Amino acid sequence: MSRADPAPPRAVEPAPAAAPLPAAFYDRPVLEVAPALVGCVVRHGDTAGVIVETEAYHHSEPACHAYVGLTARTRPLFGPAGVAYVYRSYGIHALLNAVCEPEGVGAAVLIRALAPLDGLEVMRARRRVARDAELCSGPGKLTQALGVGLEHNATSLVDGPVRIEPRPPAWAAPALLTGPRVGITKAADLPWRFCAAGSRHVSRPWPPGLRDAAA
DNA sequence: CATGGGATTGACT
DNA sequence: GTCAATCCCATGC
Repeated sequence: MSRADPAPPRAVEPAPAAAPLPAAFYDRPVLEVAPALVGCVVRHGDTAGVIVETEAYHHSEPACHAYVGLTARTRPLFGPAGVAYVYRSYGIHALLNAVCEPEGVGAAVLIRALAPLDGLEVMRARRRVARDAELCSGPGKLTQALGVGLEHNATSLVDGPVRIEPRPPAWAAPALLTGPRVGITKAADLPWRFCAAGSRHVSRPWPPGLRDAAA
């Protein structure tokens, strides 16, 4: 083509994928990693979203799958940090976790909700919901929207197909709310859930009294 | 080998 | 507010 030709139209602007978080980010206490992941970006293919809700799990408490010890199922949880732990919930949904802490410690952060960032049209095609706020507002919803499945279990979040990137500038210091984890019966009192204050994309609203910190 | 529960969601009353 | 769908796997006989 000649120089006078207009640039060919691009179907999709290339995703400005940042360098992913290093494994060392995850290799520390899970209660530090869980709030630190809020505002970071989960990316898979053309789709990406900003994490607005997380929960911490640790093998010392019975709500964690690793509580039962090292089994074929829980092996990734006890492995090195920076790896995905994806499992099926209620026979239907795939839930995405980021394995934390040194090898031998069974700990992970459950990614519970995202604010959609890139690939909105792909997400809408996968989710078929009325409003964009429902695309990723739950742990099973976001994996469906991003195309994350059980095949991603035990893959690297640093150089695998599903990656997590540092907080973009707009999310440099998100206001956080803390509360009890959702949907569990054991160790339900631990306040190990972390949300971006005021986000419309969280999986469940906060009880009255915690809303005043909303940004 | 049979059983039961689960870090959920969507449809329905 | 209630409830079914659906499957992996830990546990127990």
